[in-house]
Amino acid sequence: MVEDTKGLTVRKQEDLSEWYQQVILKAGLARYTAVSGCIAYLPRSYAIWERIQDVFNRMIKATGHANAYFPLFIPESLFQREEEHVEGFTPEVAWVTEAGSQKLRERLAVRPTSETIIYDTIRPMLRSYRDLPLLLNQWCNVVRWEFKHATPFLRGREFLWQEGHTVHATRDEALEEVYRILDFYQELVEDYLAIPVYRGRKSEGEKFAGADMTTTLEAVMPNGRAVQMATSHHLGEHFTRAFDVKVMGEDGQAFYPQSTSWGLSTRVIGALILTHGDDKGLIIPPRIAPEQARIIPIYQRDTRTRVETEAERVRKLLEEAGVRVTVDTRDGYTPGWKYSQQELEGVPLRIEIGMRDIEQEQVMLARRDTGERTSIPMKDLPEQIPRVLEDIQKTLYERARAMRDDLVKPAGTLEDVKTLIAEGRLALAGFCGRKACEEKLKEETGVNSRVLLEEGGEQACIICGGKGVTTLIGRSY
RNA sequence: GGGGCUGUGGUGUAGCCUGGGCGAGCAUACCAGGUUUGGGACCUGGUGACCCCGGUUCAAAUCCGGGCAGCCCCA
Repeated sequence: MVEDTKGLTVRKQEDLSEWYQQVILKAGLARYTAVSGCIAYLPRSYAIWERIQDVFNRMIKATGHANAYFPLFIPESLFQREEEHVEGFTPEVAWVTEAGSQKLRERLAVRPTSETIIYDTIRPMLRSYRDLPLLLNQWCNVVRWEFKHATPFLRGREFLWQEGHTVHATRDEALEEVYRILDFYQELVEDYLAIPVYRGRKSEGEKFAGADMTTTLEAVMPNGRAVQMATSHHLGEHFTRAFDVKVMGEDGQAFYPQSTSWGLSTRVIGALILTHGDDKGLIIPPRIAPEQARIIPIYQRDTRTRVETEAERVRKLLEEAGVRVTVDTRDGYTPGWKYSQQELEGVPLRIEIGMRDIEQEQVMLARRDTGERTSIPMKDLPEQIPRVLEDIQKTLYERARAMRDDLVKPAGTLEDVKTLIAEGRLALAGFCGRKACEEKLKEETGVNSRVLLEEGGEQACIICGGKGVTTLIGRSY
């Protein structure tokens, strides 16, 4: 263990940001580095990211998408091709201006997102409608330099993500893609990460720079701040026009195809920590947990071999049942120590095996979500453990849902919104999504709209009184 | 964009206000040995730190300036 594993010294409810920092360091998720705003993703968080990659890759590959990789650097001339895009991203772009002792002829942007380099590169690949759709995804890092306060995972200068880029013959197909991916994201976030989200679209002021429309999933953290979990954009013809990606149609007429882009980043790991953790540390939902169960052998000197053999037997048994399980074989740590560490690290299930259990052909089971400990017969393990894991998954989601519902309340007027914000909550209120109203909202309340709900009913805008829909409004990360 | 707080071994801290006894204390971690193991055991020995640069001074962890880094609050 690199980091001191002693327990947390604050309660989650008392000081969330101190708690968050301690969990990240003590559970070995990440470390601060010599570069301000850039963290090191250590194995205990990177393994979660790899699980996310597995799940998402399976979804997109099943629907015809393929992974690829484009350069980290983007020549300035390309980067500036799409007007809204440049305007939106320029303030936070890091530039490479020299190589060795030579000044570069043209500055290179370190990608904040890859639309520009991708469209420029794929142009020759798309000649005819027969080349469509093009369905690409890449897993990479991106850099966005401008921010005031870095928060590990949630906000930093460099982060990991996937960015999907697709090109379609028609607007309907592109929109279908936008929502197909949004569905995948929702499944990943709600069913795997056990974090409930609000689904809908971004206002004009908050949408992606260069998009016709941005769809989003927004989660709510215990301190009343929203986190954007994933976005899926309809880019219309913005980029195909800007990069002159033109294809021949069935009718012999050349046209600019429609495109989409969509992304989900390592910030979801931050949301996972904040949503599920408790005073003992992290709790990782079983479906996304790299390690779902940890066996802790309890022995005296003379029974060590016996107990360890049994622990290994149980491990294999569970592995065959599809459980991601490990054994804590370290000697010189007492069982109590190992329990605490397992709890800090958020492994959802602990299995204790000692002589007492072996004699009775059972094991002790401890749930990380409820703290509940029960003994179950050895022979029932392959069937019981997966069931308990699913139950933990469900409990975590329900708990998160209850927390969110407690933090988000309906508001009928601008005054109601102000009151809720002052209480550290978020509001659901009618909003039209226009830029002028967003500015007024920001001015009056200090916060922005997060998402215009897809299934929110029509509701008059609390600013202009015009046509609007139910919208999540509040602070965000 | 504005304001505040903080920086001491791997980690958490004492010391700083009021400069000298600080040759930097404590706890924990780490290493070696012994002992122990059903909720963070114990004994012995050992390794290990004043964020960086400059200034004031006979003397700086301590005071001043700048930088870097982290945290908090407000817009």
